[in-house]
Amino acid sequence: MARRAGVGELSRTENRIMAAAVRLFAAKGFDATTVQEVVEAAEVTKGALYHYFGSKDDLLYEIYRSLIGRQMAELDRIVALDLDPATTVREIVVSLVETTASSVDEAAVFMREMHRLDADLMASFRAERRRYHETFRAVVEQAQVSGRFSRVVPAETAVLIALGVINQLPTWYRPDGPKSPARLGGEIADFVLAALRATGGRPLGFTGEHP
Amino acid sequence: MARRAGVGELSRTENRIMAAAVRLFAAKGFDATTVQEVVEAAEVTKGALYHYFGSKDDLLYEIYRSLIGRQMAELDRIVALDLDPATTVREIVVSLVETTASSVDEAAVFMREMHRLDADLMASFRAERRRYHETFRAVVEQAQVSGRFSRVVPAETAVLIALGVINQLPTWYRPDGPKSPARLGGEIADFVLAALRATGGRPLGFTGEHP
DNA sequence: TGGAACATACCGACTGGTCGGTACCCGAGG
DNA sequence: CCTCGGGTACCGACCAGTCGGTATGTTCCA
Repeated sequence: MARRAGVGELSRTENRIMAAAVRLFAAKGFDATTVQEVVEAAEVTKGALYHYFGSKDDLLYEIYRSLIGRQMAELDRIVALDLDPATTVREIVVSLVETTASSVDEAAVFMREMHRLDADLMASFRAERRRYHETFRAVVEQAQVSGRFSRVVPAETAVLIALGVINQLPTWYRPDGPKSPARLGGEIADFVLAALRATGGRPLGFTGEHP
Repeated sequence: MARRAGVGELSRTENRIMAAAVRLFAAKGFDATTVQEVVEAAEVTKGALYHYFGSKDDLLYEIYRSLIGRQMAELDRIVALDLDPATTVREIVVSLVETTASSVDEAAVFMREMHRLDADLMASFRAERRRYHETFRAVVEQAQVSGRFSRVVPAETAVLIALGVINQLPTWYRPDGPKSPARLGGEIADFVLAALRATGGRPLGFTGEHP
């Protein structure tokens, strides 16, 4: 592990390795990708890879760190703007869709291989995700309390739904598809907000108590 | 591959193997699970496993087949009832959540390891999923055309959202959690239907065109 | 007695990681 | 100016271990 002290640039070689690794992991899965394939795709040698990364797993950690770091930064930025709830929700959704879309491979790898993290790392990543989740939920919940959002559904569920689609996005999103990420994010936000503003009454098709 | 001609019962041994495989694959991932571990967990020998299954991949295929088979059967059953759109959507969502919840391990494995399927199998599974997706979308779209559902969001997107949460479910659903599957399904259906019945106007927080 | 249902020993291919080297850069001393 | 020294960035042949799969029994029921 030769992590530079300064948080600045990664070396050219380091970047090539990461990029190749992400591409291959996304295409074939982590275990099915050999270190040899990574070094060949990156056009470096095994020695170079192990000079920069402590292990194959280390590559995964770095991928996760960079993705999660970007997402959390975006969330903090948006919340700091202190906009009204609806706009905040919209901003969060759109921003998350855009980050995810611009890093589909990273997101896909993350989604599929997260469970490989060892206990410590896993705990720290869970904490981050939890913070994201809670922050998001707080926005919805406060708006429900103040009466600006309906309570058709618990804030918890609304957040689970919003984040659910987005996590799933790497499985069907194609960069060359007809809809831009911003457009997609907009539509998802529309949907979520439409559900959240629905007035209190019985939802359509409601046929009884939830058992 | 010793698949019996009749579609009837699987032998006791076969079931033990499948059950053990699902459990281990869900817990540790497919590649990280060795055949040896599977046979030990199932309390059979390697010979027995390879007597019934052609390869390790075969285990995966069987897991997928059984899960997808059940889901498609449910969908067909519901559509055949020919209920009104809202009830149909509710039924689909609830049924899918229940199937998924009662087979969390299978669903988790499927979600994570689907990409391992070879081209042929992959194509056939994609076709099934597509059929599911299209059937669902048709229900929503027809209701939009007849004016019973709003058009805040394209039917396509609504379906993507509904199925997205459910596919994501294995990552956070815990059988011992506070909410029953039926309850969860109900809430998700409420949410989706709330969004779908929203009247046409500008959704809350809408600030301009989607770029 | 034939064959289905297992059991067991073993193979060969492959993989992550290592380790002894090398090439080059940079500051210091002469 | 040269050159020495040592540190960083890389190279690539090699190893020890592992894993999916198979070959060859053995058991037992019809």
